Amino acid sequence: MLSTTEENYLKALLQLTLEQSPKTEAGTNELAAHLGVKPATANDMLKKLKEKKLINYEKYGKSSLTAQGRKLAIEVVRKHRLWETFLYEKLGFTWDEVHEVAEQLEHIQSQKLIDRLDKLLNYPSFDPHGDIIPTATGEMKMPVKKTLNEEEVGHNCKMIGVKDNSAAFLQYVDKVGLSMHNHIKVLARQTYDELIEIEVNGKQSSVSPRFAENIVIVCEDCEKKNKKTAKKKA
Amino acid sequence: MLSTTEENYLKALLQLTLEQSPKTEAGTNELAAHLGVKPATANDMLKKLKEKKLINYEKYGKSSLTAQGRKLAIEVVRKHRLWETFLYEKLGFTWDEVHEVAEQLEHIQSQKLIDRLDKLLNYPSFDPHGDIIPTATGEMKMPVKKTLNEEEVGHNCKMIGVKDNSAAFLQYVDKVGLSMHNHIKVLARQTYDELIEIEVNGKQSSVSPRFAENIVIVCEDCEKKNKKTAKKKA
DNA sequence: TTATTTTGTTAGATAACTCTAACTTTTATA
DNA sequence: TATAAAAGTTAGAGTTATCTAACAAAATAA
Ligand SMILES: [Mn+2]
Ligand SMILES: [Mn+2]
Ligand SMILES: [Mn+2]
Ligand SMILES: [Mn+2]
Repeated sequence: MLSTTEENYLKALLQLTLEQSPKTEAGTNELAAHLGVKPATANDMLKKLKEKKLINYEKYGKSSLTAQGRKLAIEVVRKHRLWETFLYEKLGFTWDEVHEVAEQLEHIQSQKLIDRLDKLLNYPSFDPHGDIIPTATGEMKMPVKKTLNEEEVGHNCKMIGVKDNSAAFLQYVDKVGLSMHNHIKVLARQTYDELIEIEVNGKQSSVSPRFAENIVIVCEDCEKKNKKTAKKKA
Repeated sequence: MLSTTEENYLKALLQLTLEQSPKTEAGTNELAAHLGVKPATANDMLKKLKEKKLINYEKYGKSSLTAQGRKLAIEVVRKHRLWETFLYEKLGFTWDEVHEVAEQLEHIQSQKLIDRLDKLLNYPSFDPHGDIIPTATGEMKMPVKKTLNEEEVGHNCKMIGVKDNSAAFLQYVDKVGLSMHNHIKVLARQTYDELIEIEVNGKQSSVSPRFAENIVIVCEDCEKKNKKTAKKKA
């Protein structure tokens, strides 16, 4: 049985090594910063997790999850996102409130609790932030996403997530008038100040690149093209 | 903010000093046994909790909760019992499965979570074991106790103690198949010989008035009525 | 009331997790 | 390439919660 602390280290390592494409490992300082501890502390834990065969770690090297460590990390992520969904769907929490409480709930030890929660929520695929909820069997296939900042001018896309999960950012998203699954059209990109003009629910607004790169979208025009290509192949 | 361990000590002290009528304090060994730790360990914690003004403790004396300690202990009990109710009502756990998981969930720190859980469950008064759930304002009015002999026919009650502490009587209670916290339904009272027919754990039996007046119970039906009356008043 | 048992306390040790400060290795820069 | 900066490690210490073993006080029994 892993301690809450050990679980948090595994989860952190998964999150730091998952999406960032080529990198499948993370440094000691990077990990320490992500967890809000000092490098010395993280270093001790890395040695301990290597001992338990949950991570690959060599002195002065980067660290990565072993198959077993990855499995455990994904379970924690699954629990976190199921709890977030529960708080949002069943208890009326707002999407900026769920993360903090889920950080505690994700460490409750009870397989039955998670199975039943999954059932109660009707086996959801996405959490309130649009992030994929790993399945009971540990599958966690990543959809092809990009950020609003990367979207082509003229294209239509759908917001499916956020990269920044901080309450401050989420509240700002609300203020801008964006919500999960909103359809967004990229109208223009100003050469002068890089501001991106978008249209959402018939209303126009401008957002900064900083903001846009934290909005995860799926391009609907690209999806259509992909579908057509797939059809031609078949 | 209290640690999980500190919360557990306060809860233990509340439970040991609540129902046992005249006694409002508990000894170090008693507390240690209840928590499954050694007396030396409990002793350290008692000194720490006294320092925090959460308990009354003097060297070689018994310990009791201060007003502040009691308030915190009741909050933990409230959370425990709301979680038990949630697991039972919403996730289909059986009543013997809920306690273990609630022991973990009771330490989650989020006022909003508890408020919303209470609402989701429609402000329940009792947990799956028939125990009273303290209100949001910390009220936990102890149920009015009476003896099994005084219980009305048709009512459901719970055994919470005995008046006769003799070995003979206690062994007889065992033989009849009654234990502390058993739920008892009073089926009938024979006019011919005054024997009281009861149902416990699905089994029927008859007990004498002499026996019944030594079994302390709380009437669960009366408790429910009281709650409803209180709600109407408010 | 003395002796025995029960109850409670203290000292000293351990394990998990954290820190600061000093040191080493690796990487980047001039 | 030599040096500076960044990244990583180690030693030593503090906190919390736990234990064992020895001791002290209080309660009970003889
Ligand atoms: Mn989250
Ligand atoms: Mn999320
Ligand atoms: Mn319980
Ligand atoms: Mn209960």
